[in-house]
Amino acid sequence: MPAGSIDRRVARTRSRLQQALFRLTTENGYTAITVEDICREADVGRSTFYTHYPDKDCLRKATIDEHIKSLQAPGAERHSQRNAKGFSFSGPVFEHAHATREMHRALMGGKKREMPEEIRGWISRQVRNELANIQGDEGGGRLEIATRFIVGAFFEVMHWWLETDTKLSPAEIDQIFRQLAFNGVNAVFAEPTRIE
Amino acid sequence: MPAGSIDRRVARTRSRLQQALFRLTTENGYTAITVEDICREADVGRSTFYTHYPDKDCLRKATIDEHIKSLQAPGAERHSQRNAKGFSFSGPVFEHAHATREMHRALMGGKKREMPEEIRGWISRQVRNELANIQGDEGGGRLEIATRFIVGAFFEVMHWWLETDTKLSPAEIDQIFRQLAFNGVNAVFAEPTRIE
DNA sequence: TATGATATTGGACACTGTGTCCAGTATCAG
DNA sequence: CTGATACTGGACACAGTGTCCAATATCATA
Repeated sequence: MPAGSIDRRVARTRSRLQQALFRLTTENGYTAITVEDICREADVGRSTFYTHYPDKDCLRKATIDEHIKSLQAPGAERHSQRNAKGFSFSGPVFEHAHATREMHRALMGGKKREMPEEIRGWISRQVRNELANIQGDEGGGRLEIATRFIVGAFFEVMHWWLETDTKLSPAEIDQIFRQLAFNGVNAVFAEPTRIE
Repeated sequence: MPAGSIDRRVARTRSRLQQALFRLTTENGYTAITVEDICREADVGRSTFYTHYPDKDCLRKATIDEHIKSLQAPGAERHSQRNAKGFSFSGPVFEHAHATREMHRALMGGKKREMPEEIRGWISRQVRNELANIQGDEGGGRLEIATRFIVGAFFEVMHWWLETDTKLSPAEIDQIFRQLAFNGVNAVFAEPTRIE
């Protein structure tokens, strides 16, 4: 057996488990799911589960990591949008979330926000890079604070957009988000009040 | 027995359970705690727990509700700050969080954000009201989106501020937050790029 | 202080889910 | 075909939940 390749049976089992996880997460949210549920849905023996993943969280982490990696493969076109006004990350992510709406609705968690740390970290890195680009890196905690600010706002807006049956297109919600992020609520609403 | 009053024993038991919950949450985070842990820490029989609360979540909800209510009692001074620039909610909340830092660190959840829905809802109402005030209520989903945007940003900045051993005072972090919220990252960093 | 009402207690119970282990069986690659 | 590897179901010990009950401690008040 070639060292790098994977036994068909292994690939089949893991794929089944990961897809079962997605289906179930969509229905009841992540925390409510049990390992037994996943195995039943995947039609895989429970003892088999534990030969692949030590627990439920590891299955989720592995699943998400693979998913993110598959997104990064055609990495070129993300840079090509760099000089669009504002962030380059938000548009593609809104688009991607829209395309696989059910899966992301599941990822965000229904009422309860269960956004896994892998995704939050990935987005955070994007934001930090882009913010560092548009400023002169003045040191201080400003960059970190702004990053947190934007990431928190982004996930919350995304969550609302996925939960609500809104007519807003990915491009529209992205435009609103970027306007809020760059120009603040004063630019969106009336009577600007400068804060210094 | 007068209908409205509460038996000393009941008050004592509930108080013990609530304080035990806070102590334990500070240590390991909310989800890791078991009902048994709480009872051991509170020195209360486990069966007694269930005569007061149906489960762990209800204890948390009740505890938080009472805490919020006690904050709203001297409600006047919150309105008095209304005409400060920007939000009136953020400053007091930063101050309060700073005063009872440990407790809020616990509430936010260590790495894992476990912010209970009661608090999020309470803050959301504040933000929605204040945003509705500074704009002409132009209908559309704009108000809701902006509310989500601000609430998400606020919790994330608060989380960072509580987790990190930063020297920033409540007033300082509040000032930065409000500037980001009202004027956007462009106002904080260099080379403003208008987004329309 | 005596007393009836009510709260608390520990222990037992059934239940669900976890994670480990193993021997038997099915499937793989060469 | 065959040796290697993966899958399987079932058993196990364990931890935590939520319910119930009879015995005991504490309460409010007459």
